[in-house]
Amino acid sequence: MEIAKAYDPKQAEQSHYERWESSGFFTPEINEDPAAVKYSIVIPPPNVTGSLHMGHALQHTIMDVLTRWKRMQGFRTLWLPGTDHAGISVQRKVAEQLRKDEKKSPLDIGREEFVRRAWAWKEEYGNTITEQMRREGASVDWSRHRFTMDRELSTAVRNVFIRLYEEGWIYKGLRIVNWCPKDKTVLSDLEVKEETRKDGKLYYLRYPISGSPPYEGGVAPASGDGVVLSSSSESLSELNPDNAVENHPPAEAAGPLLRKEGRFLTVATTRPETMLGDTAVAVNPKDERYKDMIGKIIALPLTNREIPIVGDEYVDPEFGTGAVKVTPAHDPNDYQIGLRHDLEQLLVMNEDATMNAAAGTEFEDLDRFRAREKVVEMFEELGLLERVEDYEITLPVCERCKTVVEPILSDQWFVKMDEMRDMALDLIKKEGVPHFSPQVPHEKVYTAWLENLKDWTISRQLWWGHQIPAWYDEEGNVYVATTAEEAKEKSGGRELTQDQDVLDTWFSSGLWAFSTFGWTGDAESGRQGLSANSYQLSAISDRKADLGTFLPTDVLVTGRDIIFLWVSRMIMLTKKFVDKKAFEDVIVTGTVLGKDGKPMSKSRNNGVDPIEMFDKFGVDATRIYLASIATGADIKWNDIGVETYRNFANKIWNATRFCLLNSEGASVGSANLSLPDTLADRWIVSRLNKTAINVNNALSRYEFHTAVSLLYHFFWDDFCDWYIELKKDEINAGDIAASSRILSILEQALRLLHPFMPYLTEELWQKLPGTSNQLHNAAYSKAGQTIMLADFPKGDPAAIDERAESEMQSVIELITKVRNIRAEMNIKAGDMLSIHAAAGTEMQAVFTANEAQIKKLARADTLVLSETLDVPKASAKAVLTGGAELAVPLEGLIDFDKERERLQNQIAKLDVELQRLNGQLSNANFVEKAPEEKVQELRDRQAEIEQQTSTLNLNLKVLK
RNA sequence: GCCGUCUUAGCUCAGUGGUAGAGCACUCGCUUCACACGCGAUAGGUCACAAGUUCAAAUCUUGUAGACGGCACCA
Repeated sequence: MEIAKAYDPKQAEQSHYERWESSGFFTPEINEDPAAVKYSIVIPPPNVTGSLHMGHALQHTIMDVLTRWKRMQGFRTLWLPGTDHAGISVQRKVAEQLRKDEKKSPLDIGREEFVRRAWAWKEEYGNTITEQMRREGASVDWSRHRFTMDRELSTAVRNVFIRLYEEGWIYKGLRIVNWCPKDKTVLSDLEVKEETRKDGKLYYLRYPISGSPPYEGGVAPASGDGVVLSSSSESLSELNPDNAVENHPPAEAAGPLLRKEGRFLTVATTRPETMLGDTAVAVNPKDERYKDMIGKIIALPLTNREIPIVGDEYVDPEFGTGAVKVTPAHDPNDYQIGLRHDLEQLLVMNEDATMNAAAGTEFEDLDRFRAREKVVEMFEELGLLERVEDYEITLPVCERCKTVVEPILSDQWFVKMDEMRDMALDLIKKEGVPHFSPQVPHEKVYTAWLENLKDWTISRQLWWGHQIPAWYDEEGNVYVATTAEEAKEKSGGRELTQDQDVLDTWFSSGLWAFSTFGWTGDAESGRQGLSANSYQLSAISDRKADLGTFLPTDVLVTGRDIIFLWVSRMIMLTKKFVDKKAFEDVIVTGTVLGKDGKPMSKSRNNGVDPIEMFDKFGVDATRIYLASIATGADIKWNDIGVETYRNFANKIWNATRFCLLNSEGASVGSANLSLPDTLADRWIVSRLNKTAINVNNALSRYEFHTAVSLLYHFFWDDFCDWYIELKKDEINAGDIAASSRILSILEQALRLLHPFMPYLTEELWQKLPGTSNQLHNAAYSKAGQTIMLADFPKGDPAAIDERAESEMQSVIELITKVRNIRAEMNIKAGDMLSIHAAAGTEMQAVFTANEAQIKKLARADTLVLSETLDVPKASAKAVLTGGAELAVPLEGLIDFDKERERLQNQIAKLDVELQRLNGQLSNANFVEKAPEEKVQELRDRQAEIEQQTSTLNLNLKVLK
C-alpha cells in the first residue's frame, strides 16, 4: 500500500464526514441494542448571525469527544444541534441590509415584510455555523436540528407564556427598565454591561427654595440653613480634596442674584438633563442639616414646576451634598422613592433618547447629551451652577451596540422569579444539581446569583422573534391566548390588536432543554382552543419518545458568560414545565484569549479564526489541542500548541505507515493482544491497558487534558520510541505474528484517539488490514465499518503486568545510560560499543532475553553479562537501579578528565537527594508519625542511593 | 464595596500534602532503512511574597502584592 510520507489533513477531512452522516452514524437509531443506556447532549444553540469562533470550537470539541466516546462504548447517543434566532442581532442585520440596498427603514416596509425578509436572511446566511460544524467533525444528529423559531418550538414558547401568565408568574407593568435608545428596545439586566468613563462629571446644581426669606449678609448662612455656597464647597473639598476641581467660576459670581432669591439646596448629579423630570428633592430625615426643610417647596429651575422636599431614609447623608434630586421616571432608586412619597412620574425622553414635550419647549427634540449641555449652560447663566467636578463614572451600556442605556419608566412584561428561583436553589442545595465542572467557583457564583435574583424583563420592542401572545381591546384589557381567534373568543368577540412586542431571545432558549425534544406544551396542558389540526402540526410524530428518552440530558457544555442568562433559566423552566432536571452536569469552559492575553474581539483585532487553524494545522490537531486545555481554565492562544499536535498527527500517520510496511498476511485482531510473547509485548500490552483505564477515568471526570496527555505519551513515548524500535527487526523481516500484534496495538490506540482526532483515526483505521464492523461495539454490528462505532477500549486490569513494566524499565535504563555515555564521551553515532553489565541473575536473564534489542538500540556489538564487572580501567561506567552496574570499555577513546567529571556529576546529584533523605530519616518525628510505608520507601531509596554512590566512588577512585 | 480565580523552567501551561512535569525555545550530537512535523543526549525552577498548621507544604489556613473575572453601588 502506497502511503504518503506526511499526513495531509485536508484529504482525510474531505473523505469521511459525508459518509458518517449519510450512514446515520450520528443518530441514536444506529444503536441496535434495545437495552442501551442513553447519553444525550444538546448544543448551546449558536446565533444564526454567528460564525464559528474559538469558544465554539472548544465547546464543540468537548461535546464531540464525549459523544464519540460514549457512542463507542455502546450508549444510545444523541448530540442535538440547533441554532438560535438571535432577536436583536438579526433585526439589526436585516435593517442594515435594507438601509444599504434600498435606503429604507423597517418602518417603510412594515412588520410583515420585514419579518419575511428576516426569514429570507436567515435562510441565506443562517447556515454558516452549521456548515462550519461539519468541518469540525461534530457528530451531531442533523436530522434533529432545531431552530428556536421552528413551529414546534414557537408553540412551546406560546404555551409556556400562557401558563406562566395564568399562574401569575408573568405580569405586565410599569417599571424602570434598561432602554437602549439605538436598538429602541428594553434590555434585561444581564444584557447591560458596565463601561467606566474617566471623563465623567458630577454637576452641583442649586435648587432655590421658594417662599423662603432672603438671608442677610454676604456670607453663607449658619448651619441648619442648608448647604450652600462656600460652606458646602469647603466641606466637600475636605472630603475629597483630589477631586475637587472647580471648572466653573466660583459661586460668588452668582451670589448677588441668589441672595435676592433666598435659600437654596444643592444637589449633585451626573445626568443634569434628568432634572427636567425631577418631581422632588429627597434628604435624609435624620440629617440635622436638612431636617427642617422637609415639606418645603422648591422652584425647579428651567421649568415652571414646584416640587417638594421629602425625607427618605434611602438618602446617604455622607454622599455628595446629602440632598438628592428625584426623577422617578428615569432612575430605579428614584422610582422607589417616588412610590413611597406618591410622587409624579414625569417622563421627559422619547424612545430615541431625545427630550420630549414634557421637558419643555426649549428642550424638546434635543438629544439627551445636547440637552445636558444646555441644562448646564442655562444653570450657569442663572448662577445656579455651583461647580463641576471631574468624576469617574461607570455607565450602563448595551452589551451589543455599546450605546449608553437609559433607565426609563416603561410598561413591559416581566417574569416573576421568586418561585422559580426557589426551585433552582432547592435543586442545587438538596440534590447538588447541576454539578459544575470545575465545581469552584461556579457553584458558589450560581447560588449567590440566584439568591439575589430580580424579575426578568421579557418583552422586546423588535419584530424578529416570538410575538407576545397577548391581545388588547380598545379599553386596554388584556387577553392572553394561543391564537387571535381564541383571544377574541375570550373577549366576547371584541376587536383586538396583538401586543406588538416579541419575547427576549433567552425566553425561548430557556426552553431549549425540552422544546428540542418535541415538547410543545399542547398535550400536557390539554388547552382548549387548540384544534386537533394545530396539534398535529406541532407534534413531531416519529420522535415523540425523545422527550422521555433523552431528558434529562447528561451534560451541558457552555461558557461562564451565560450561566445566568441561559443555564439557570433552563434549569428553572425545565423543572417547572417538565418537572425534570435539564441536565446532570455542567462543564464550564474557560475563555480562549488572544495572543495578547485579552479576550478575543473584533475591536482588539486579536481574534484567531478556527477555520484558519483548520487550514493550517488540520481539524484534528486543533481539536486535540483544545481538548488539552485544562477544563475551565483560560488560555492564551498559542499556535505552537496546535503545531505540537499537528506534529503528533504526523507521528501517528508515520507510525501507521511503518506498521503497514511488510505487513502482508498480517491482520488486526484482539487475539493478538492476549498472547503476548516477548517482554516488549507484555510491556506494551500492559501499558496499553493501563492507558485505556486511565483515559476512561479521566474522561468520566471531564479531565480531557489528562486523557490527551496520557494518549500523547503512550503513543509517542511508549509505542513509537520504544515498542516500534524494539520490534523493528521483526517487522522488517516480515514476521506476520509480530506485524499482526503491532497493528493490533496500533488499532487499539487509534480507537482511544478517535474521539479527539476523528478524521485521522478513521483514515488510518480504514487502511489497517482486518478492520471491519466485526470490531464494532456489539450495539453496532450491522452498521458499515467505521472506527467511530468500534468498541472503545475499557482496559483490562488483568492485563496490567507490573513485572513486565519494571523489567522493561531496566532495559530502558540500560539503553539510556549507554546512550548517555556515548553522547557525553563524544563517541560517534556509527561506532559500535561493547557493553558490560553486572547484575543479579534475574536481571541478567532479562538482559539476555533482550540482547538483540539492547544491542540494536544502544548500538553495541557485544553484551557481556556477569555477577561482577571485570573491565579495563579505560571504561566509562554507570550505575543502574537495583544494584546493577554498567561499563563501556573505551580503549583509546576515553577522556579520563571527562569521565571523572561525569562520575562526579552523578555522585553530586545523588548526594543532594541523600542529604534530604538522611535528614528526614534521622527526624524521630517523621519516623514515628509518618505512615510506615512511606518510611520504608525512603529507607529503600536511601539504601539504593548509598549503594550507587559507593559504586560510583569506587569507579572514580580507579581513575585516580 | 463584596465575591471569586490566577501567580510553577526563557515562552505557553499541567500538577493540589510525601524526591518538581510537558510542549516549544536553548545546548550538544545524528542523511540510524516510519517520521527533520524526525531521532538521541543534556541543561534550565528557593513553585509571587510573608506567617501559620503538619513528621512533611508548590499543594491546606491566614495575610500581602500583582493580574484578571463576576456582582453591587454610582445623587
